[in-house]
Amino acid sequence: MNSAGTKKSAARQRIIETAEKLFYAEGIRAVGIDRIIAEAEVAKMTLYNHFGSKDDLILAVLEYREEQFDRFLETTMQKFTNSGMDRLEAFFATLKQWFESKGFRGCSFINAAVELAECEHPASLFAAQHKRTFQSMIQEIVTEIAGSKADSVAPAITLLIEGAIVTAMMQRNSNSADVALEAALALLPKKRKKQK
Amino acid sequence: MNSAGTKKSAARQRIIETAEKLFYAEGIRAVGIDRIIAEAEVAKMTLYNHFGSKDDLILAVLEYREEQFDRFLETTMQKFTNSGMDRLEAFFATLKQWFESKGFRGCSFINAAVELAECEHPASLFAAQHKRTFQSMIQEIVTEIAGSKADSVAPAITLLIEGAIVTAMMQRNSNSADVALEAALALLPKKRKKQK
DNA sequence: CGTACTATACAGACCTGTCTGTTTGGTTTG
DNA sequence: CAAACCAAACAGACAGGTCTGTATAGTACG
Repeated sequence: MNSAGTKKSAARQRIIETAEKLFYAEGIRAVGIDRIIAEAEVAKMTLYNHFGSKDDLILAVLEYREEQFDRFLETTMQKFTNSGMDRLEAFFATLKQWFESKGFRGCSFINAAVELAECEHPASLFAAQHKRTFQSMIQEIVTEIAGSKADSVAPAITLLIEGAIVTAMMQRNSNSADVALEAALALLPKKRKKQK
Repeated sequence: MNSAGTKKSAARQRIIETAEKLFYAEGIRAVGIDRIIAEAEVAKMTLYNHFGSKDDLILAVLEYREEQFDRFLETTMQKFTNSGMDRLEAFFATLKQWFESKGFRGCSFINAAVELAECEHPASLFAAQHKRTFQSMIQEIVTEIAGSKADSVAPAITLLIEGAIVTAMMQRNSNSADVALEAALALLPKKRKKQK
């Protein structure tokens, strides 16, 4: 039991975290159930009692990943805004930090959509939904700077970000974060040069 | 035998084309050798005589895909420039047409990099190289319009394009091509409004 | 004859998912 | 308190299928 729907079970949590790590590093299809239960030190039936199927587990992992990503974004952006950046700059600084983090291999949601192929797969649907939510989040950040003009600029900035993620993954470097930031600023109405 | 390195063998070509189709539609890891030989109507040993391993075949498929993609780009852009567009507009019109084509499932090279995970895999290296070549191609197109300013703008436009591809795949619609074009034009030095 | 291809069987690894039975630790109930 | 119960997790074998890659023997044809 648990008070706020959290906690659940230790074994379950270990499975999710292990699967998340392996799926991200090596790919969803490349990692088998046996591998997951071995590294999570869990019995196979424990996994199947909690998740029912690998597809179920994949979805659960994406849900977990979303929470984790949101937390990372919030705390890291906080760090940068505290040191004087506006929220858009802080976002791109966070992006760059992500690109440079050890084991970076792109966006789990894009990767899942690619690997699963089947676009009606629950995890694919979830990934697509995540991207729409993500776009809304960018829209909000852009609105803080561009006001009503954000509606026309935010979608483009979102494309810059998605492109930066993919490019960072394929070229194994974080330059694309800088390129995307410069372009984003160029797209915004000019009132640049920090007036704080 | 063949005069210009083309032709090779009918069976080999059938294998490549079949593999390309299946890999793109369902994913590299999801499609097995047995499936490919069945649909290509070829004996398993024929495949292994020509390719040695699945990894070899994957690489060969990407090489084929690159040729095919270049041809598609050239002929389709030609079509649009013939009807009065400049080369940049023609490129984005081509992009949109690609997004709307039946069975569109994103970029084979991104997909391969994602699925293979292993970044030292020959096919991953080839995919990364393809993306650098692609960026050069965009740079050239942008130079026709922006001259020396292209150096600073083309990388951003490339990000817009990569973002548009990924977004079109995940959301299953081609809007992102329009968004990317608008943003690309906004990034270019203003001399817009067709002076032909 | 030799090249290219076919057909088929096979090895051995790995896959997902099921099944049986045991251990553990907490809760209820006599 | 202690006996009885129960849910969760454990261990590991197993079924049935798929995977890549190999081996072998036969066929079509220039």
